[in-house]
Amino acid sequence: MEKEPTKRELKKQELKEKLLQAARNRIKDNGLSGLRARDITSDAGCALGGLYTAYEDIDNLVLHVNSITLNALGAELKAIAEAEKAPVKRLIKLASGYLKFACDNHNLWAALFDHRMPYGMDVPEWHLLEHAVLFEQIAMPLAELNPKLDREELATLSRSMFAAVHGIVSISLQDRFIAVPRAQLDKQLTQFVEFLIKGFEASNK
Amino acid sequence: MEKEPTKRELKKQELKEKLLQAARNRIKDNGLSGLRARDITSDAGCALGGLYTAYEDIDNLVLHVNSITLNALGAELKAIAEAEKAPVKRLIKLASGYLKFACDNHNLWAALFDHRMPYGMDVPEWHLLEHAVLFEQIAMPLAELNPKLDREELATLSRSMFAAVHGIVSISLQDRFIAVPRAQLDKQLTQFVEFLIKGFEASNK
DNA sequence: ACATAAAAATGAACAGCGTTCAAGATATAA
DNA sequence: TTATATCTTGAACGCTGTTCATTTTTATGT
Repeated sequence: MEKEPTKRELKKQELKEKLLQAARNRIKDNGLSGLRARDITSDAGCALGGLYTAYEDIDNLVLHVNSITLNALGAELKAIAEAEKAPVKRLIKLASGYLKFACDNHNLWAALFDHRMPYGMDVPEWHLLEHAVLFEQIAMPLAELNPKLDREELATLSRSMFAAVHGIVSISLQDRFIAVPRAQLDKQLTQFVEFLIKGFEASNK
Repeated sequence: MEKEPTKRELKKQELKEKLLQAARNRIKDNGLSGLRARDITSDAGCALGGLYTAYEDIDNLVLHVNSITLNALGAELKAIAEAEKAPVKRLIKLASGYLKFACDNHNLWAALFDHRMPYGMDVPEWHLLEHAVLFEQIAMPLAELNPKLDREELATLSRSMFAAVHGIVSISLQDRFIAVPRAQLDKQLTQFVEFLIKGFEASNK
């Protein structure tokens, strides 16, 4: 009554994993809008209905793909933060790193923000919380720049700072707007973050 | 051979307009994802196929709805700009105005950025150009704050500034992130723009 | 080992979607 | 009025995510 990994559970877990990777690869190659239940299941080597024994529905599967992407992004940002101790430089490198991740994993990254729950359904709590990785590397260098800030001010400021950087990256990578070369974009982004930090420092008195 | 407004052309124009308003109201009330061809045509009082004699397809119709929204937003921002001459205050009021527009017209505003062309199709040029209203009120006050900037620097900076403000507004209004009360959000946004301008001014030497 | 029960895999079928098109209705031109 | 061009119509098509009765596989009790 303790040993759980019966043959059934094992097969089920294998299927879940195969579906997850199939969906991830499809999104990576064709974007979220090119994702089809029949493609996923045929890639994973199971019947169409199999998807629904492993996951609630396609949206739930996409959430799990996005979960992987958020973890990868979080790890990358963490590595950047640990490699650069100076707070200003660290913030700039984090912004640059975010841009790089978005470019290198365009479809997966876009899926993070393009996906919408079906009408009336909320994003489940466990996935909401995973978005913390987007902010959490920003708070510490900001605290270093202004030790007076309390926890809440730090949180909202980190949020805004991420949102601003994300906005610039996001709009620059959309078809809706005229494209900007990657190198030039990195320069603009860096300059922008520098302005931001300068203004932030100037108001610490 | 000059007078064109024959009875046919008139009816066609009427139908286009009725479909446009029907689509706009559906998006306004139910969001872009709740838009259905059958709803639009029944609201407009024509047959299902009628949509495709008036517009290429649904995406094209959505583009025209977004066109209206962009014009309305552009007019609002222009009015704000003309009512406040001081450059710093003007930039702050523009950001606040953008947030207000997004809140007051949530679904219509969200459709501007949620809509995606079908795979392989590009956003048509005429609609791409309409997005200029998002930036054009920002350039002038920025030029006033730093007269040395050339036209191109001004353009990219305006773009970045809009993108940053949009990012903050956009992320704050998404279900994906924990919601923030409107008043608090306005305060954060204002503070953020102030930082930005301060940093921008500090680098003008 | 075998029989029985429980669970899961299967894919045909379903309801809903955007889009098309042959047939009928209507406006224009002669 | 008649002939021609054009628009309007809605049934039908192909594709979508999801369901579910059926079959196959796994677990349990004897």
